Amino acid sequence: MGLTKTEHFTASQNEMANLMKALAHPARIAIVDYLLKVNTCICGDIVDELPLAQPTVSQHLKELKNAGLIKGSIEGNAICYCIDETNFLKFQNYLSAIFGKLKMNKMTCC
Amino acid sequence: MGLTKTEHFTASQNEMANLMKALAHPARIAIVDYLLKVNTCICGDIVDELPLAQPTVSQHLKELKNAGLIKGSIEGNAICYCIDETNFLKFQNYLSAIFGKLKMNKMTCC
DNA sequence: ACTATTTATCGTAATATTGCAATATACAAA
DNA sequence: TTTGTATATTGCAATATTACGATAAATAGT
Repeated sequence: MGLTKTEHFTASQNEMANLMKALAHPARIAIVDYLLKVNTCICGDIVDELPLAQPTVSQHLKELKNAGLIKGSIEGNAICYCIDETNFLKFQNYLSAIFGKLKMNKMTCC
Repeated sequence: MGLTKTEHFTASQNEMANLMKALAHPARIAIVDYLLKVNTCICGDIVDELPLAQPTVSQHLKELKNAGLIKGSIEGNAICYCIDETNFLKFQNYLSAIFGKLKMNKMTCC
């Protein structure tokens, strides 16, 4: 079918899955890596950096932006992208919760 | 095309993307949630817990197992699944690296 | 206005993912 | 051995994702 039954899951389960999906592609991980590396915000350099055509990169950037993991601001006729810290914190919180529970469950696992 | 160009990205970028992909579905997040909640290892109860047919759940479990996020041990004619902490640590390390860099880049963003 | 540059969108082909019925496999109990 | 229970696999239909050429839109510089 290919159609995820989102309505059967909780809002936070769907939200987390969507955040994961946004990073579930090496090109998007590479974009995040690059944005972290160059420190200051860069735009079309990402296209030069990646082994993908410009429309493909544009599409990946759109997905990251929709997920709230990066943000872009208009700078002349270029667009400057950078990491959006806020939503990365949701990953952090999710993992913290997991490790908190794992610590409790210690040695009751099969 | 639908064919990811994995060969153009680094091993760690591909590894991270694959881990993300394993959790990029609400059903698989729900499975992890459930395994964390029940504390002790459970097997086919997951099928009862999720709003999905048994073959579908089996498929999701397989993907989580392939990603190394859960492990299953045979218990009579049932199979007992539980969280595999090791690979969750890779998420943790990835995020720690990101937040480390974000801290450095503070206020140089656009 | 014209041209170049930068980014987004459209359209489309190829491949991947999701979900489930049907079926297979594996073990336990009688 | 037969029957029941638990899980995996197969096969397939529906939908989603990935990639990119062609093109559009928006701005800068001349």
